[in-house]
Amino acid sequence: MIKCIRCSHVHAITKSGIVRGKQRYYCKDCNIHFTLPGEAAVEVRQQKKHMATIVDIAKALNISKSTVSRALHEHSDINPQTRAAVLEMARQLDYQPNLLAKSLVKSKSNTIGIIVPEFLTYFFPTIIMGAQQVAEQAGYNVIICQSQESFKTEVANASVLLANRVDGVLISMTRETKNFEHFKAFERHGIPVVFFNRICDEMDTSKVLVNDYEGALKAVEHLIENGYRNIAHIGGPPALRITHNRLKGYRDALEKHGLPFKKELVVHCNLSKKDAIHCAEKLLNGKRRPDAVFCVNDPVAIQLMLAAKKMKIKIPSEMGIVGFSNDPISEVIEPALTTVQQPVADIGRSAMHILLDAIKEGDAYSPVLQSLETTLIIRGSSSRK
Amino acid sequence: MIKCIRCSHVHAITKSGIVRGKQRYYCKDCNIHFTLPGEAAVEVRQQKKHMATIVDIAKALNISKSTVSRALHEHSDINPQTRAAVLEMARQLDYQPNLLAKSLVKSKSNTIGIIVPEFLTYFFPTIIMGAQQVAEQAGYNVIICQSQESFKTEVANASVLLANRVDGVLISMTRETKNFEHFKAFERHGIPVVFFNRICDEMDTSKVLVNDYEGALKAVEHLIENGYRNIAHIGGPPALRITHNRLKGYRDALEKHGLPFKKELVVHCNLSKKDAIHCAEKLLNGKRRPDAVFCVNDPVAIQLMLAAKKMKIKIPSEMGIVGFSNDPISEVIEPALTTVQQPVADIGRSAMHILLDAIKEGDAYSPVLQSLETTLIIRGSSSRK
DNA sequence: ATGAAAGCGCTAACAT
DNA sequence: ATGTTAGCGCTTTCAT
Repeated sequence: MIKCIRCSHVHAITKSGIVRGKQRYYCKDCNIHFTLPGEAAVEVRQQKKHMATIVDIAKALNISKSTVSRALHEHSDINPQTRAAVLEMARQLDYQPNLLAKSLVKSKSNTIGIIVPEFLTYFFPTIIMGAQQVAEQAGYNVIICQSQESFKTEVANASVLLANRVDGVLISMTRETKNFEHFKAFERHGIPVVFFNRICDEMDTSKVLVNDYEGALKAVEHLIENGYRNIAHIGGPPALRITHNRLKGYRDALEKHGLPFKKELVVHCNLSKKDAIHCAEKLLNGKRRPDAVFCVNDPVAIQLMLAAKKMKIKIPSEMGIVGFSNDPISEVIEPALTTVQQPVADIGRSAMHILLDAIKEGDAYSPVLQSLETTLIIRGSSSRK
Repeated sequence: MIKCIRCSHVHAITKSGIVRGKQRYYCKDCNIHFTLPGEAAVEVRQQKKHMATIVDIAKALNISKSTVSRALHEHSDINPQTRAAVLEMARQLDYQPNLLAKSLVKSKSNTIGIIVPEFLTYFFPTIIMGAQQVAEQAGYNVIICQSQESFKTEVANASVLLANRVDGVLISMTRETKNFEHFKAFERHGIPVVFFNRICDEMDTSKVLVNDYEGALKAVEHLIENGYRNIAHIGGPPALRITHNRLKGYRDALEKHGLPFKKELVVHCNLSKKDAIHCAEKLLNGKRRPDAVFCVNDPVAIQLMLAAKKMKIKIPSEMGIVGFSNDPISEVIEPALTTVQQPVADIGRSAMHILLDAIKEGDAYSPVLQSLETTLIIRGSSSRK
């Protein structure tokens, strides 16, 4: 039974709510509220069982919590016996360090935030996997946020990461991001940021991307070499730099080979499946149907291929198609899709390495721009030689 | 120049390390170490710029931090003018609440952990997406861990989540998990756990899965109805319950239609691409080649189909194939793959709903077992009628 | 080798 | 309506 802490009686005690997970009591006699002192106390319906803390260990062993802390951290100034005893008691009490508290003290959360527009196609998951590998090795956790291609969500994501005091952030922007205040907030607070794939030109931070221009150039030249002359391009959203670079590669390849650039052969796709289908149909139903298409990425190329097949257009004889990224589907579809391969997992690994460096070096750090190379993988969808 | 806080001299001062992000100084005259008081003080190379706290706001406004806290939380007892002033000052100082501190006080991190074996195929990312949607709406963050099908990594994941004091955990186990101590630790600490897809029978917690048995049964019956008689099965790793249930569906379908169950027609695949290819070849090269195969999932079915194609086996006339999950590839491959569709995103949503309920209800909560229904999607790979 | 005490940023009971 | 105070669990100086 509960005794009043003042009058020590057990009658006249009622429960009066829960405070910090502990049952609060009220003594009608003394007219006071109180919670029970001492260890976690109450067995009352409380959602969290008490988790052992270093204080619990200290009490159990009759030593100070500093000593416990030292024992737990292989500090040099610690008696091996004390250390052993602490470790044993920690085990007995099922002690789990509270990283929240540690982070608070150290002003360092050992957590990295990642913001990606989506992770349903294989591209971003693979990058994240690469990044996570590297982070894990360095003892960092990762919080993954999806902006779902929505600017508003992206802003919210950034604020969550900031509030959780991540030590650094990896970002690939949405297709609609034009304002960068939410990213600059990281900078203002000294939290390093590395952009990848969908980078932000306005910010003076490290960036990792692939040589989109070169990849596009190679892809389109390959089409030209295979005798295609009326080559169209399904590009990405205008706001993204990859869109720009790949478009430029496309244009330059045409020019280099003396082919005219025709505006009506370029359409822009927002990268959703729906819009990809729409763009594909637009191109295929146009008055002068192209004999080849270079697509901004594989998912788009695949929708195009499906649409073309539905219209009984023969690939590659009547139409050549090249994609970008080497999505697993591109090997499986028939004919297999020619594509520009990017070192996807490396993008993630590379970005994380750069970020960890930035964290380590602090202000001494100066931004890096890393560009990874692409390889053209030639498959059935484009080779008619 | 830095003045000694005791003698006020500027000579004889040297730097002596950095303490909590602040430069520490040493005065040789006074023989003392000190850091500069006042706001973040030092402009020294420190990685983190000082982030404004409620105390900074309070000082700037000459009010107490409680008042600031209240103003920031739309507490009722607050003068609208004070509130406005606080909000404005927060904006000016670029204040960002420190959720670590808040979590520490509230013993609640508003974070949910998710452990999945991988997220490269579309299955787990889609589940995570569904789960995240629900979590976000409820104001929860999500930390995603990949165990990479490694027991050791899974144990480490669990410990990270525990240390970060997540409020609840969603788990799909690795194929090699047989010891569940790391999961039980969550229970011991009152952190609710919900398993999905790859569930743990030994634990008395909520579970979400699809009706694997029913799905498998329908799939195999469909093959039988299409005249296939020598039906093989590529199953999953023996440790998983989905393997069991789908195998049972396969057996029962055979039995129901008076077909013999032949042990040599069942092979178990660990679900890696490599092993899938290996299993496919084993089956196709066996002395008595089956005329149909029911596969434990689509990625495996797809490898089988590719292998069969390579051997010029005609699908579906010479061999029928059915998969499980409706991976996006299954629509695209030719012939398109017949598959048992699961409501993938719903699994995630459902699991998260259950978890949030468990968190809310605390000890009052009792485990739920939710089973979602499947649909057979009939495509070219199995229909020869 | 150990302990005492301050403080990380915040919330909330209690007093005013 | 606002201030005071204690405390969440931990690290780290300083003193012993």
